[in-house]
Amino acid sequence: MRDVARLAGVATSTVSRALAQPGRVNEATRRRILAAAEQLGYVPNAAARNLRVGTSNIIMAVLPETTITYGTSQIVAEVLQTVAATLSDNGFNLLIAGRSRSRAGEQHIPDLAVSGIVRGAILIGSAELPPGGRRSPAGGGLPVVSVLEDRSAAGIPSVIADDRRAMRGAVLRLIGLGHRSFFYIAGPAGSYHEAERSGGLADALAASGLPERAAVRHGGSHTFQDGFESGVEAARAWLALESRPTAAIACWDDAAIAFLSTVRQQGAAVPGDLSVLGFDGVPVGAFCEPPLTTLRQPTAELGAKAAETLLALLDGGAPAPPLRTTLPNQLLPRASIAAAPKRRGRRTSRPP
Amino acid sequence: MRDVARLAGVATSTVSRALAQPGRVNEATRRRILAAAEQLGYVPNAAARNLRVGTSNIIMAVLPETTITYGTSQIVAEVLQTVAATLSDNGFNLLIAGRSRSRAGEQHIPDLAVSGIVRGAILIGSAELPPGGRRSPAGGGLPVVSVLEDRSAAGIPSVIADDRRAMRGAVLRLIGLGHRSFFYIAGPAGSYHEAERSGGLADALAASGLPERAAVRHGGSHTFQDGFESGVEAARAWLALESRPTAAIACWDDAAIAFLSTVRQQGAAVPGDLSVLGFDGVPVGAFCEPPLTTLRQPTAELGAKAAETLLALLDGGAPAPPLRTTLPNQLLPRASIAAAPKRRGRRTSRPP
DNA sequence: CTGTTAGCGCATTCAA
DNA sequence: TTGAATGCGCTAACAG
Repeated sequence: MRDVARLAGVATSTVSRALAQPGRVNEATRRRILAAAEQLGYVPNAAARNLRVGTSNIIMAVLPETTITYGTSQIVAEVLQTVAATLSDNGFNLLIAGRSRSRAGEQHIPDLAVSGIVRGAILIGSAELPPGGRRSPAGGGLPVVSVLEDRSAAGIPSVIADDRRAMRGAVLRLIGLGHRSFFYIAGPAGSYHEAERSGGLADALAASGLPERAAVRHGGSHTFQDGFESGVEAARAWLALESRPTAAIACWDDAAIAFLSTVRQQGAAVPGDLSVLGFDGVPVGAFCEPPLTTLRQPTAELGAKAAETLLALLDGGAPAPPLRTTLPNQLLPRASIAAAPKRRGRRTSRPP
Repeated sequence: MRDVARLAGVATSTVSRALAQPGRVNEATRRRILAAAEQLGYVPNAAARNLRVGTSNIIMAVLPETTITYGTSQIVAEVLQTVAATLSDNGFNLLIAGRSRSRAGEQHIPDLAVSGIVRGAILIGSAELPPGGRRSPAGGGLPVVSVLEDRSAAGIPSVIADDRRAMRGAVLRLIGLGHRSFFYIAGPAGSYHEAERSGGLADALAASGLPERAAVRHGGSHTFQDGFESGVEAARAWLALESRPTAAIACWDDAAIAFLSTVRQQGAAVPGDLSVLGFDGVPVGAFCEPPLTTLRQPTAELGAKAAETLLALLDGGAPAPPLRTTLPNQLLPRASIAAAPKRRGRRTSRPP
């Protein structure tokens, strides 16, 4: 910058102004400065600027410890995608916070390494905000927004879908189709989505006067498990059941897809013998055999809204964003769901 | 930091040393300093440190303009995943470079906004390195590594899979199974992977003495297209063909899956009438009907290796990394491929 | 082993 | 409209 100033015959402060506040400098000198900058290949140093102004345009994304691409399928990746795009459109950059797995006990890497260069944070899914002293993200005034998971109780603005309500509606629909017994493929025990979705199932049963035991529960181990694997295991469990529920409900699509595939391979007819409901709305569900009915997680909308919420938080002038924004899930009704089969004893005749 | 120094009764430089080089300071004072830091909730300012030492621990990932989650499926997401993990394990953070779509003409946002705070860059897939003057990433000595796409010709160390060779091998296998006519579902025209993979197909035909026209080519528009959609369209095209090739080869799994699903829905038997080969190895392929044979892209290995390569580049002491690292694709042989059906005229009898 | 000093590159006072 | 001076928080010489 000093070189530019020298070449243009001005002071560094004028260069600074010419670049940042084009209005506050003479047009002729501005052009001279720009030419000099061009000639020298000058690129402003963001680190210095950040230090000086005490802020930056970098937002930190904190990801769940489970990977981006498994677990809840591509959900995290899709959200990340729109978060990054929205921030980028507003001149911000996204920093992926390292998972502090390696030196977990010692110091919280994301906390320390990026302090002072991060302007705000977005917690995606079950991401954990590193704890820490009063100047940690949580305590020290770093604006934080949560997406996918509701943390409004902790005072963190959250952008979520109402999984519980969505699941409730879908199960009521199954009940309307005559289903009275359910097989629930649980997600990881203790996880937010598992709680919400199984809660929605329970709600629907209660609302219909069905007992809790109308739903056989499977899986839900505490350790992380691959979704497809869970689905296969669940299928084996369902096949081994003496009295098989007529509807299977998976906490997430990966499990539903693997379940569907496995039970059909063993001779079960879907939806003839068994209806299958997934959750998340991954695109590939439309190409399953039969196509999978599922509840779409509005990932793009969630990501965009979360980014906008954080931006509003950063903008002192803007009104405070709501503590909780709820976006609707969307039922994608496909062929994996149908009316419950007639009970065997009563089954009269098959079509010829 | 000054506050900490004051509270501990030392100079700021001692605080700095106590935190950065624990060995070079008296144990007692070090403990006093740590206590003071703890009490004050002190968090070092990375921006200031970066400015002072003239470097940082932030690596920039440049993503392709097409999204993270479509196009080549989750490939980009999976690579990003391991890149982030590997860097994190080595104390680095990952900055997602914004796509300079909005102000494309004007100035290259990723170039300018993060200058001085980025230590190196990883180009993922078809990502474009922003052009620019001599101090731009390309010209100005910013260490760069490419992954998924070979840029070694431009002097950029690249970590890739040998798609061409893998495709060649798989097609030779199909030829060995008696297939003599192929239906190729092309990826986006002009894309690196499309060129490599269709090249592999051509290689195999040539090696077997088959004419180029043994492969009917479909799709490959210049505009970006959703993989599933391409697959559906390709299926319609195949179904409309008078003389249908006995093997379909898709440039990527999304298309293969949608193709498979659509032709079966229209009554074609896979692999009875038609064998289907995908590319990428997405996990869901194992649960297709029938399970999809595909060539796995070693995403995790690629990501890790790319990160390591960049790290080696940053480490002055380390030997220069190879300009090109090639990792093997893996054939995942599944039920979507079988021997070519006998020609209709000759078909003698069906099993009862 | 510790304190003093200087400066990384920039934005912003305050004068001129 | 411009220039000179100051300091953001930190690290690295160099003395002591």
